[in-house]
Amino acid sequence: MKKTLTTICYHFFTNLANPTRLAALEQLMDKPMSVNELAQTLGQEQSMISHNLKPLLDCNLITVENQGKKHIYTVNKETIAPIFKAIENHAQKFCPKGGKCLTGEN
Amino acid sequence: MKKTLTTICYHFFTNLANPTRLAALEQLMDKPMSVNELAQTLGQEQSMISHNLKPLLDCNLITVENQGKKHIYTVNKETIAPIFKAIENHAQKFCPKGGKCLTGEN
DNA sequence: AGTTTATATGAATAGTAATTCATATGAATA
DNA sequence: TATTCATATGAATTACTATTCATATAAACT
Repeated sequence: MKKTLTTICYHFFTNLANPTRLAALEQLMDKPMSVNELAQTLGQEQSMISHNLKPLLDCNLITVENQGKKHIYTVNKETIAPIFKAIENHAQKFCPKGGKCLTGEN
Repeated sequence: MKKTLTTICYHFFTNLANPTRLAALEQLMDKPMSVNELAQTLGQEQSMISHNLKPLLDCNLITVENQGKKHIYTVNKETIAPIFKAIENHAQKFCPKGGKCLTGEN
């Protein structure tokens, strides 16, 4: 199995293939937020948000700036925006009726 | 949890977050191939390739044309190419040293 | 019709990742 | 420095997904 593009993309996609992380990213597209702010907005536990932000941070899909106790997370729009856009385009053009592509049902 | 972009993207990324499927897509970027051709090229079992092509097909990331017994699979470059490109750009710009982003090591 | 070739499917197992809960760290403030 | 607030970490459980192996379908050819 080739080690180049596939290897790069695998961890990248694995990172993004998680509803909590995607929801977090989606919120952060609106504005930078702290962990608790995200937790409240998404209705999830603080520890869960924290756990899930880590891989996003490791892969530089988000950045963090510590303001005292609060850690403010910012999405890397330069990377995330075009990818989300590409998927929206795909969904519109190739999966207009949704179906398996959106629901995963088989 | 929001149901719009997150839902669309979740199944999309889940689909792509698999080394076998990524390797298959990468091969298909070169040229359309049959299942056995892919299996041989990737050194994997036919049934494994077949299993993994299904979700890609369901999500229209590939298309198939049946030529008699052979089923020739073609990648949807319009969708896949820009996404791979975006990830390459990200890796170059934000993860120049690879590290956690590429290896997944923690 | 029987045989070969190509692909798909089902079901069980194995392998990975997500979530939870308890606790630790660390910064600010009284 | 004791306390509170904000976040991170560890470890166990749960849940999910991939892979394998056996078998089914389906087309072409004898």
